[in-house]
Amino acid sequence: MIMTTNRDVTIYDIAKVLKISASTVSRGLKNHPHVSKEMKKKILIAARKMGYQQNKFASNLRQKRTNTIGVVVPRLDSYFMSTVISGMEKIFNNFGYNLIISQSQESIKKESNSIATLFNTRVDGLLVSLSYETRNLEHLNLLFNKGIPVVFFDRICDHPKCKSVIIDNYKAGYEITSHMIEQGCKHIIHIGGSQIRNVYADRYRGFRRAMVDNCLEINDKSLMVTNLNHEAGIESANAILNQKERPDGIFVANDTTAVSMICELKKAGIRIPEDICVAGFNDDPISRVVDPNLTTIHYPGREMGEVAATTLISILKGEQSELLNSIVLRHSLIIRQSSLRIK
Amino acid sequence: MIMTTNRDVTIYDIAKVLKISASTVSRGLKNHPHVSKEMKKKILIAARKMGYQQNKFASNLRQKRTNTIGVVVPRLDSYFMSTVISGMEKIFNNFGYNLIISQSQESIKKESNSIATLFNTRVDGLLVSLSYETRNLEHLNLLFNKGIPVVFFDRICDHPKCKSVIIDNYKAGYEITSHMIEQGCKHIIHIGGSQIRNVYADRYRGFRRAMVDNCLEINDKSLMVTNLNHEAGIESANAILNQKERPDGIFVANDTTAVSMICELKKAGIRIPEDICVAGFNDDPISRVVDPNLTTIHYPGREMGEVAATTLISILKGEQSELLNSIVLRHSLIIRQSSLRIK
DNA sequence: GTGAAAGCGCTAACAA
DNA sequence: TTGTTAGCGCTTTCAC
Repeated sequence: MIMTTNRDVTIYDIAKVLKISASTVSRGLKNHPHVSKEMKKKILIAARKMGYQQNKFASNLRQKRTNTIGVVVPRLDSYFMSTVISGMEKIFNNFGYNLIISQSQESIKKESNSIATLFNTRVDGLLVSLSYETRNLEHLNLLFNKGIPVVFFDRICDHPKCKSVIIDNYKAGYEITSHMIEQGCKHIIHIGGSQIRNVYADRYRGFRRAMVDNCLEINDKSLMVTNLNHEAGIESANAILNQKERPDGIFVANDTTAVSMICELKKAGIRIPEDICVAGFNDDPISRVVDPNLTTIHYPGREMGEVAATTLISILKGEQSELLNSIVLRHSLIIRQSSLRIK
Repeated sequence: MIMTTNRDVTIYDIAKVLKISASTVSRGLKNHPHVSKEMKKKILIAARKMGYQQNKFASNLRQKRTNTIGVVVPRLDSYFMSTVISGMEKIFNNFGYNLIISQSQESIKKESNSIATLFNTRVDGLLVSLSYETRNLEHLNLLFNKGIPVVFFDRICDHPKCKSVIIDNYKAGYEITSHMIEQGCKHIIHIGGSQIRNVYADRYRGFRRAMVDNCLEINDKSLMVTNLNHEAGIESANAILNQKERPDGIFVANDTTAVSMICELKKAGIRIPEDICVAGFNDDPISRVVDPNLTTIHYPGREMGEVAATTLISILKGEQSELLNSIVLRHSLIIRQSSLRIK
């Protein structure tokens, strides 16, 4: 085994060996058209033999770009987000970009920090899904001012300089609520997330609209805002169990919470869907496993990641229209046992 | 709003404004002891006011380090891996490191590519969980030769230069199999993953040993090697249904596959655990939702990520003992309905 | 305590 | 087609 703990091989070393200039080596290595074929071959061979590795800092310093993309997400540890990231990684990797990932943990403070750090790292572009707490985009100004492109996905915020990749949460909320109404539900409530965020506000709006369109009552108890985790499902279930007038339908804004809610309700002897219909959102694998299987909205995580990545790349290449504002992916209503009363 | 679309502010700009030298600015910014307090304050204020952002490339180029860590994992889109990454990100973020993540998609070729790319990016260290196909560590030689530390987690490979973070898969496999035997299973089979990988080979070894210790028969049909995804569960279930002599216990090397297998077996009228006991591995959330709840091994993903990250950081700081070889985290057997015959 | 100057490795404008 | 040269922004040694 060769120990090369010493100094890195540079283009100057190669140039010296080949008795040519460093610039020719640089050009040869990048397959520049102004270098003769034989010379290129010589350079490539020498580089390989000498164990040359390009120094990206020097290169980045010169070129003022990094081939690095920053990603800021609320949390990494959900099924949805991991499929999104997986999709992004695949695309960026194909295009020679590196991905730097950070989590806001649903906090605006951490989100600001992450974005500032990524900015300092001189990322070429940014993909962002906003935290629960984020109310405005001031913390993105440093990117906007520098003209660094930002693409939002899923949890977005309208901004003239940004493009977004989303699904139609309003429509999805409308569809799933309508479905529950068709199944005979008259008193449906919605377990939602932070109403600052488009995804949760839109799902709720869709729910409300469906209720109103069907002349069903909604009041201040129709919406429970939670943080949509496992515990929230248990707590909401217990809150509902303690109500005098229990709902006959519950539309939950994600599957995790819907599932833990179903488990808790079942423990208390509630029959799903006979006593209460339940629907979730996301089509996590868990929705196909819970008994009864959970009615939900299929939510294309991997595609969303791929589309967001592709969009950012085309912006970086200058191929993207200024007019494009948002890309809406198709969702679908997945009807399963948890809401099916009419067989 | 100030438009600073132009040139970045450098320490020279600050120096000019303050009528001092760039070196003093550099020192002041880093809180170097040889700079007077008043001067430091002046520099800091000017830097903030002028919107100075350190150029990391220039800095890295000078210092020959990046504050960046590379992570290579087989896939990102599993619950386990996303919790691992989440744990790592948290630790590295606290210590001012960036994370660059890439997926090998279980392929040795992609793994080699990813590692080479990360090497070129001059990562300070690497965290790796090996692909299904990886048989040796030749593709890591370029890192070893340069003295760049590598820490393996979960899917490891023994190497004198590397440290590992794992659980005792052998023991876990032994425990879960023993439990099933206690519950009266006599004819248990194991659905495993690539036997090249420690995690799967060790779980199988544990299984075999438990069988042998209890004088139960094992043969070439006792192990089915699959890729442990959702489909594999369905296929294995059908394979088992077609057997003349069906097992009375199935130990599956992960929860995803165990769960899809349970669903498929149930469809065919098999009662779990009365006809067949099933156990999984990982303690994914899904294991608590499937009916019957899945017996499994709790597998500390987040902690594994945190410990691996902490280990790498201490190596980078030179605080880590050469003698440390591997860190074994505690697992636990979670007994649930899917294997419980004796109530 | 502060400044001058060199150089990290690479690229690109310009010259030849 | 190849070479020369300047400089990206920062750190650090040495001198004062």
